[in-house]
Amino acid sequence: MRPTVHDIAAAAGVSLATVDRVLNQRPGVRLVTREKVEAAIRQIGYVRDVAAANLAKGRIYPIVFILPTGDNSFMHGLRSEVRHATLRSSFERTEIRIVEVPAFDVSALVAALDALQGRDLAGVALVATDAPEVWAAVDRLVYERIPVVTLVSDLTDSARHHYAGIDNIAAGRTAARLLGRFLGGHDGDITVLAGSMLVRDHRERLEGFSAVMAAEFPRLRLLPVLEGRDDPELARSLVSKALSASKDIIGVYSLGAGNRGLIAALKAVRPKRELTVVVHELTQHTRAALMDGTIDAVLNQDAGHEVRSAIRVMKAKADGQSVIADQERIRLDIFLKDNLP
Amino acid sequence: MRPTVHDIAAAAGVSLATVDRVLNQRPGVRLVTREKVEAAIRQIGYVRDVAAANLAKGRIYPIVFILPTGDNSFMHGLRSEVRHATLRSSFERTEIRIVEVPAFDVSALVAALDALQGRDLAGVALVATDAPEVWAAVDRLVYERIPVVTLVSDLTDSARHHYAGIDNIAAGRTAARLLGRFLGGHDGDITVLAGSMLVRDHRERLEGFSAVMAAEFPRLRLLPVLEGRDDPELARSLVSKALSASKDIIGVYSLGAGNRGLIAALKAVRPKRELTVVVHELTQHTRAALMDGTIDAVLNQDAGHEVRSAIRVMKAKADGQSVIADQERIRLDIFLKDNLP
DNA sequence: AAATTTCTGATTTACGTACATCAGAAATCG
DNA sequence: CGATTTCTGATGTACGTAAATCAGAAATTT
Repeated sequence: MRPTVHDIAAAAGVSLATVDRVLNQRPGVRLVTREKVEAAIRQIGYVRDVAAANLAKGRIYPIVFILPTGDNSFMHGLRSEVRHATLRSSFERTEIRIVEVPAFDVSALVAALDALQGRDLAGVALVATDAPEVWAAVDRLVYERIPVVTLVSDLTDSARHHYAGIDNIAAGRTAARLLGRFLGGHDGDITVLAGSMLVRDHRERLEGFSAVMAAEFPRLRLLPVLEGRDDPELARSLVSKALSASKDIIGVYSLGAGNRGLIAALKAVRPKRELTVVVHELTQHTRAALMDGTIDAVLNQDAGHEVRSAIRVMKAKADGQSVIADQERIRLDIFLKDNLP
Repeated sequence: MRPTVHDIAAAAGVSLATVDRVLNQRPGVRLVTREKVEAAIRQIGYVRDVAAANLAKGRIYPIVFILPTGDNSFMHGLRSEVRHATLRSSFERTEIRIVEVPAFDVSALVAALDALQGRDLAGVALVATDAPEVWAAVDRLVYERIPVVTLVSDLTDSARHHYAGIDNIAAGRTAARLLGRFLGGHDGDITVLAGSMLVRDHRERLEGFSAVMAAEFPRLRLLPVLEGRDDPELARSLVSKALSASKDIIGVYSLGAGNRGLIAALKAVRPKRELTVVVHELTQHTRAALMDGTIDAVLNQDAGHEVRSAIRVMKAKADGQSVIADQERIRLDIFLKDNLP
C-alpha cells in the first residue's frame, strides 16, 4: 500500500496538521521541524494522491481559448475539439470559455488578450499570430502569473509557458523529402501554397521545406509562394492561375489550410496534368482527395491531442507543477491512402 | 456544480442507499423503484465521479503481462515500457507482474496462460503466437471472466476482449506504397525479411504489402520471404546471402524485428549497392540507420502507448465498463530522417 | 389475518487529502 | 521572570462515493 499523510506524521513524529502545513507550504512550522518532515517524506517515498487532493479542494480551473474565425476545415475541427473539451469539463474541473477573433488580425488578438487581464484564470490558450504587439500582450498576462499556452502556431519571442503543436520545421522537411522522393529524379517546378507568412507555423514549414529541397533535390525548383489566407476560394484561384501559367509544375506543397480550394483546382486539370501533391491537415476534403489519388500524402497534427495537451499543461502550471515535456510532445502524423484512420 | 448521488436520491425521492444499490447493480431494489432512479439519473445527467469512487473502493487491479524473451530491441523496449508501468502502478491501483516465455513457443505460451487459471486477476495481456492451442488457452481464461488483451500481435480466432496494436495490414500496405513510390518507375526485385509466419502481425504485414505491390507496382517483383526469427545474427546472414545471390534487388522491406542484423548486412554492401529500405520499429539501431541513409523509412508502433492502452482496457473490462474504441486505436507512425522524435 | 419474504430508509464508517479552529507547548522578548 | 509571540497538536468537517448494518415498511405467501 502506498504511504499516506498519516504515515509521514508517524515517521516524522509530528502531528497530521504539521505534515499538512509542510505539504501545502503553509506558515507556522519551524525550520528544523519542516526539514524533519521533508526527510520523512523522501524516506518513505510519499507521493500525494492527486485524486483525493482534488476531491478535497474542489478546485476548478477557469480557462480561455482564443481561436481564429474562418471557415476552413482545420479551424472547424479545432473549435469542435475545444467544444468537446468543454463537455468533459465537469470531470476535469475545468471551465472553458471560447473567444473568437478574426484570423491574422493582430490588433483584434491583442484586444482579446488584454481583455483577460486581471481575471482570475487558470490559463489562456491561443492560436498566435506572430507579431511584437502579440508578444507584449502575452507577456502582460504572464506577468500577472496567468499560464499562457500557444496552440498550433508559436510566438517567436515571448514568455509564453508552453507551445502545444508540432515541430513545423520538421514537418516542412518531411514534406520536402516525401515530395522529392515521390518525384524520383524528375526535373520540374514545385508550387507552394501557404496561408499567411504572418503566422510562424507557415513560415517554419516553408523554411524546412526549402532547406531540404535546396540541399537534396536540386532538380526541383520552388516557385514563389502563393498566400491563400487559408481561404478555400482564394486558394482555388491562385492555384488555378499558377498551374496554367507554368506547364513545368510537377509538384504541389500546401502548408496551410483552405485545401478545399486547392483540391478543386487540382481536379479541374486532372487527369491531363500529372501532379504529386503533399498537403497539411487531414479533413474530410483532404481525406477524400487522398483516397481518390488527387493527393499523395497528408501531414497532420491531431487537433484533439493539442487541445488536451494544452489543458493538461495549463492546469499543471496553475498548480505550480512541472510538465513532462516528452509526454506533451505533439507528433506529426503522415497519412498515405493506406493508413487512414 | 456537477450532480451527486445525493441529488439523485432527492430527485427520485428515494434514499441514498437505494441509489447506491441501483448504481452498483446490487440486489434489493424493486423494478419500479430501479426505473424511477434510473430515470432521475438520466434526467439530471448524473455521471459517477470516478476519482471519488476509486478512492472509496480502494480496489487494486492485479494484471499479468506475458512477454516473449529475445534480445531484439523492440522486445527490450516493450519490456521496459511494462516495467515503467509497474512504477506508476501505485498511482493507477494496478499490480503488474511480468511472465517471460520463449518467443514463438506455442506450448510454453499455453503453459503460462494455463498457470493463470483460477487466479483472481483483473487482466492478462500477451504478445500472442497465433495457434489453435493458444486460442483455446485464451478462451479458457475468458471463460473464467478474466479480461484478456492481445498486445502487438493478435489471434485469428479467439474470444480475447481486445487487441492493443496497430492495423498490420494497413502497415504492410503503407510500406509497399512508400517503397514503390520511392523507387519511382524502376524495375527490380524486392526482398522481404520477416520474423516468423507463426505470428499474425508478420503475416498481415506481408499480406498488405504483397497486395499493394501486386496491384500498383507490377514492375517490382517480390522474392521469397526470409524468416529471420527476429534474431539479429540470423537476419544478417539471410540478407547477406540474398543480396549476393541476386543483383536485381533494389528494395528491402523488413517487417519484423532483428533489424540490427539487417543493417549490418546493408552496410556491408554499401555504397556499391543502391537499395531503398523500409523497416519496422524505431530503435536506436534503426534510428541511426535512418539518420545515415542506410534506411529510408521506419514504420513504428509506440510500445508505450500500446502498454498503457492495454492497461486501460483491462481495467475497464474488469469493471464491466465499455471502452472507447477510437481512443484506444494505436496509430502507425511513419518516420523519415526529418521527423524523428 | 398472521407469518414470512422482499424491499427500502436511515445511519455510519471509510478512502486520502485539504482546511479551519482552538488549546497548549515552546521559544523569544522585554 | 512574566508576557508575548511563534509554533505545534488535537480534533473536526468536508469532498463524492462505496459498503455495511439494522430497523421498518411493503409485498407476498400461508
